[in-house]
Amino acid sequence: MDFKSVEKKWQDAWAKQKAFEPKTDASKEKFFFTVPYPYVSGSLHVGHGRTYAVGDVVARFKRMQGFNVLWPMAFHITGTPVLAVSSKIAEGDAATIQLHTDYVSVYESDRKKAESIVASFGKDPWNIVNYYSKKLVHDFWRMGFSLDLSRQFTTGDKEYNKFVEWQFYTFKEKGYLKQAAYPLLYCVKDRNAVGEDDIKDGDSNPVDVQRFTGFKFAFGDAFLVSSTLRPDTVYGITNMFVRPDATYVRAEVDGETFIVSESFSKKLALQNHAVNVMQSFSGKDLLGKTCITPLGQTVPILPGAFVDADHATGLVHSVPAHAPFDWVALEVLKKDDAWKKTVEKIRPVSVIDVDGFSSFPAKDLVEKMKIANLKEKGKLDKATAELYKKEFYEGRMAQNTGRFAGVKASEAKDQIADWLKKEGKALDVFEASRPAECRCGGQVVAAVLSDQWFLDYNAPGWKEKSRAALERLRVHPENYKKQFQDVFDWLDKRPCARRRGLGTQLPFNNEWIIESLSDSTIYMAFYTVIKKIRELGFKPQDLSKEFFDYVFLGKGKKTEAAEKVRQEFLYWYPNDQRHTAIAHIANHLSFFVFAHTACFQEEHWPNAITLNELVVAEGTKMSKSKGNVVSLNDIAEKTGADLFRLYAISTADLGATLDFRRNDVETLGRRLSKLYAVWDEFSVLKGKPVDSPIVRWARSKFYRLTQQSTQHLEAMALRDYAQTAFFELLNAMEHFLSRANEAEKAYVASQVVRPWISLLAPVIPHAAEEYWQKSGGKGFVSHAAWPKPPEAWSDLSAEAEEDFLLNTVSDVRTVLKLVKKKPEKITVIFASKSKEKRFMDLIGFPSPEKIGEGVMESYVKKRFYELQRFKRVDEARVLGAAQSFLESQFGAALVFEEESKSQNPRKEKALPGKPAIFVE
RNA sequence: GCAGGGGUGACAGAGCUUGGCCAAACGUGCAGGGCUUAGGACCCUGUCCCUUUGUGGGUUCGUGGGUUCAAAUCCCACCCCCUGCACCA
Repeated sequence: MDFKSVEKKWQDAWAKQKAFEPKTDASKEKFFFTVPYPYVSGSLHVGHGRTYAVGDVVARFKRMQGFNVLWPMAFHITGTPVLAVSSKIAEGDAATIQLHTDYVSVYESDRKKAESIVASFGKDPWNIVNYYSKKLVHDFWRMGFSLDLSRQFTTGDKEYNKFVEWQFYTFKEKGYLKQAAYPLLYCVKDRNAVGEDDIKDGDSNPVDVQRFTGFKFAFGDAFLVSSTLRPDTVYGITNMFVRPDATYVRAEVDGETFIVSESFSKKLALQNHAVNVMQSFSGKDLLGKTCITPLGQTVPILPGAFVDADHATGLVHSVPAHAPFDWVALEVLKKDDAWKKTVEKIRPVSVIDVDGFSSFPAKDLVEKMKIANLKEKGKLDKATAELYKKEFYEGRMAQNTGRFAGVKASEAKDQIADWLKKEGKALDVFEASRPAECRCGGQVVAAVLSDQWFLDYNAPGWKEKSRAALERLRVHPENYKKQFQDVFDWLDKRPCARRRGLGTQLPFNNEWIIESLSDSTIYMAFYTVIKKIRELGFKPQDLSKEFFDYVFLGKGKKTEAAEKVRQEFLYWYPNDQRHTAIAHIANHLSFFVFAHTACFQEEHWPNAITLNELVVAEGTKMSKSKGNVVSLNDIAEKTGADLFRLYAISTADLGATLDFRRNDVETLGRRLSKLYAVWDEFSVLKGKPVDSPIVRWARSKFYRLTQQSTQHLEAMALRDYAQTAFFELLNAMEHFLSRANEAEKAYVASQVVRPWISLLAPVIPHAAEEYWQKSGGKGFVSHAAWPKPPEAWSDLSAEAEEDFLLNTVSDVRTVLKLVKKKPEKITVIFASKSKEKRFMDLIGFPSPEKIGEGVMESYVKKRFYELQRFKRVDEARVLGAAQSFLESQFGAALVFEEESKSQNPRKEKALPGKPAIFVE
């Protein structure tokens, strides 16, 4: 079968007949299913393929079960990625241009045309959106996904903006939306917040904002501001270090006078402080003077060559007992005649007790690691990190720390910082965790936005409601429900708007764009109404808050048109099942639940979330840098949709990583061809009713496997479904073919072929349509009823008889292997009636321990539980009927005897279900 | 550190929720046989160890303990691995 033309044929037919565009229909039970829309900044890959393939199996199954299934799609464009691609292309960034020329070339054979399309991306980001969104639809359709394409939109559409505005008005009304100061990374050139993508090497060497505590040391009418990550050591300060060759400034900061490094004065101005630099001077000028610690002690100011003036405030206070750098710095100064006298007076103060160290852990480590001077920065960093970790998690505050004595260092750290801040003796200062540069070339620093918008997940009532929603939400695989609960507990304030990017402006503060995870939490509701909104000719400006209030909540003014839209919503909502990757639990899916409880009435909260793991290729994680990303288009082209889908569904459980291996795909492809070969044969056979053991067996097997497949699908055990419906059923039918005569084949084929095709239609829809048509099915199999073979087909004795036959075959093989000779005659001896009776008595015992001693007894004892399912069969009749089949299997004559009449020396071995076998 | 997930045969990966039918599914790989001019494909058989005109025995499911007539499955401790930790789609 040529998969490409067959797949294309049915995709075209589905499209032409709008096969998956449901209408509201009160007589039919609806099933509203969603998978998150893809982000439109490039091409789709196997990961999307897997998630959507899983989704499609669900959608198709439900549809065939008779549900009115709505499974729509749309496009996510919010945020900076699309903008970034556009601006990089505009700037002539070669790598980006190359990447997108490659993507576009997949669809455009004309190189010139591809290049001009990419060039257009640089002119307007919407060109990217418009181009790729069409291609994404194309790629999805090529995979046979039964999507409703008539409800497409992007998150940048005017109508969508109005919808998100409604959502944020609602958040605000409920008090979930707040403004507060917030530290973040910032580019001084762009004058904008930056994310990982905007920073050079931001993905390989991530940067984050570190919060330091700035201690104010009184110095005349000013304050020297030192910075520390360990405010808990405040009691151990012995001196201040400045860098002699660095430039420091006196500056007015919020009405006080600070002395900090020149570079920090600029950063501080970005941290929500009013900074006015008065004068600058050299670090040398401070040396030899004294300052007063936040706790009121007068300490000397010493030279510290190790101090980095470009890091934080550029001033470091010294805690020699607990900081290896400080310890070594003082040791070095002791050898300097200019400072010897001052330094020798300094007594380290121990303020944290920790097991395994002396009073001066810094000294212990410096000696242990043999650190002689400040040049051994690597060792010092290591010692600092080790000590910090040890003290933070295991240390307790010493007796000399006043009311903090005995408190864990990890807790004292924040308590002391809060206390000093409250007393006006300290302040928060922020710094990037490493020196970083923006892609634009500007320096990346820590800044504080004074008016960042947040969603406060701890706002009164919200979490409780959301926990209630989670409680009744079905999660599959089930064990992830726990993870949701934990995420819900942990969620706190989360920024929800940025200063730039595509998307929706905050309606009451239009300098802000609603951030991309925050504008996609309730859009499933938008799918239900957008079609009607367009149909009725609503303009964006008509879609006011009042309008949506009525549509979604039935609140406020009713108009005829709004009522029509509301009816759509009421029919389709809630979202019956949302399926996506496990990685989204901690963000999107949790926000999805929270946003629903905030915006909708309880009956419209979601019903189920299902999840799948990610995809790797040939055992390795896919990434652009490795160049091993398998694109979805490539799969449609080279592998074929049906084969990929079967592979994705049958190879890994939803909770397991799917490894996309070309070799395995090929192997599966050969098995799939075998199925097609059998269908080719079956779909044209017409037969009259025949009754025979193997016909009964085949029907019973078909009945049972169909039933099991259905159960697996209902339980979202998709892999088990594929295993049963594809592998096991095909194996069973192959066995049947090896045992049946022409009349039996024709009869079973005609009975089984269409149910069989429809059973597999959810995974391999194109081939299923093809064979459905070939076998005389009406309409699309996609719309056919789910197969339900008559219960009368179930025939456990027929199955037991065939099992017995196969077990006997296997036993004969064992014997043949042992005797190692070509058999001429095989004698099969059936157990006597009296033996059989005793056997049945034994397996009827209440428990195996009660069974006594003996050959048969120990046999029964050993497999007592297995034998509970033992079904007596007429062994002589079953094997007798299959005599020619068996003889052809073994290439030997077969003789049957009954134990009581047999002279054979091995007759004693005969047991019910296990005839004795003698080979000669 | 906090939170979540996981450690099973050459590989990959079920089973563990509801302990016995588990030497442990399906599949790869490997070996032997058939088919074939040959290779591929296809079919059959085997694939922890020992033993055998038989369906028997032994040792296994990260490590070490425990509960039980019985544990890959339940409990405890330990070791190791992966993921997430917030403005990022």
